[in-house]
Amino acid sequence: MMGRAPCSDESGLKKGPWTPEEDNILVDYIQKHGHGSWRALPKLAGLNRCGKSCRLRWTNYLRPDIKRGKFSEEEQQLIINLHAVLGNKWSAIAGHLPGRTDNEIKNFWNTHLKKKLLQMGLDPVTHRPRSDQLNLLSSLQQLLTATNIFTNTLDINALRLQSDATELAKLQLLHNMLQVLVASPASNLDLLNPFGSSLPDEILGLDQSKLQNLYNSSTGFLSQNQSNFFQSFEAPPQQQALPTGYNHMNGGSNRSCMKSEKVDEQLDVPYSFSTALDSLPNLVSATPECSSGKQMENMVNPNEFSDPSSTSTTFEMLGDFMYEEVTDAYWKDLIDQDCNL
DNA sequence: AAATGCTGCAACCGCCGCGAA
DNA sequence: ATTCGCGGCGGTTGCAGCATT
Repeated sequence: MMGRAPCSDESGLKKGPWTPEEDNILVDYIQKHGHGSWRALPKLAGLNRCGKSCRLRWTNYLRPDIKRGKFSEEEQQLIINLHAVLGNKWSAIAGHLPGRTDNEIKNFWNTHLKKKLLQMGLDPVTHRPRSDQLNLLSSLQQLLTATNIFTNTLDINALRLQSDATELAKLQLLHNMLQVLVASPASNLDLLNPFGSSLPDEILGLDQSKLQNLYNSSTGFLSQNQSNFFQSFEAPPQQQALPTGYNHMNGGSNRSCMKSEKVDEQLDVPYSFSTALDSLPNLVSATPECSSGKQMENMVNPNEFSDPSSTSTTFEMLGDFMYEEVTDAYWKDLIDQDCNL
C-alpha cells in the first residue's frame, strides 16, 4: 500500500537481532493476551519494535509449536516433491510440514536442496534437466554414470534426449508420491499426502492393498520407460523414434535417474539422496524386456482409461492419472487449491 | 595468528490480497 | 466503488561463525 511507512522508516524503532530480554517480553505478552493486533502489540507489550518485526519473530522463532533441528529425509523428499508442483510457494509447502516455517523451508531450499538439484544437472526451478547444452551434457554424464551405462559412440539427438529425461522425471515424481501413500497407514494418508484432498478420488478412495498394486504398477511402468530411455543411447538413430503413446505421458516430477551411489560420491553434501531413495525398488532394469514402441503404446493409450470405475485395473488408473489432458488440469487445480489455502 | 572467503540463517523489505469502513 | 489498514508472502540482505589460506 502506498503511503504507509515501512518499519524501517519509523524513527527510533529497534531493528536487527532480537535479544533474549525482548524475546521474553514478547512471549510473556502473547501468552497472557494473545497477539491481537500486531501493529498495536509492541506498544502494549513495551517493545521498541514494529509490529511486523514482532510477528516475524513470533511466527518464525518463538512460537511454541515450532519444530527445530535437521530436516529428516522424509521432510527433504516431501519438500522437493512439493516444490516440483508448487514452485516457490513456501507457505503452501510449509502447510504440509507441521512445525516447520516457510522461512525455514525457504532457507533450507536455497542453501541445500537447490544446490543438490543443480549438481544433479536439474534446474531447481523447473525440476527438469537443465536446458542449455553444457548442462545437458553434464546431465547426460550423470545419467549415464547413475546407471553404469556408458558408450563411446553417443550419437543422439540432444533435444529428444532431454525430452525423454523430462518425461522420466515426471514419472519418477508420481512414483514417489505413490510410495509415500503406500508407506503410510491409511489413517495417516491425509497427513502424509502432500496434496490433501486434491488427489483424485480414484486415488484417495483406494485401500492400502490397491494402493500397493498401483504403486507396483508404477514401478514396472517406470522401469520399462527408463529401460527405453537408456536403450536409446545404444539404438541406431532410426530406432529412436518415440513410441506413439510416449508423448502423452505427463505427471510432473523433479527427478529422473538418481539412484546411484556414484552420483552421491560426486556430491559434497551433508545428506544423501540415494539414502532417501534406498527404499525405492530398483527402477532401472539391467536387462530390459519391454521396450518396443507397440508395447508402450498399449500401456499408455489414454482411450482405454476413460472409465476407471468400471473394469479398469489399477494400472489403467495409473495411465489415466498420467494422461496429459487429465494431469495438466489436475496440476493446475492442485496449485490453485494450494494457493488458496 | 591473522586475513580472507564461504555458508547458513535470522531478519528485513516491498509487494499483494483481503476485509472493513 | 473506493480507500485504507493489516497480515501474509517471497525475495533479499547482513552478519555471525566456520573454513581455508
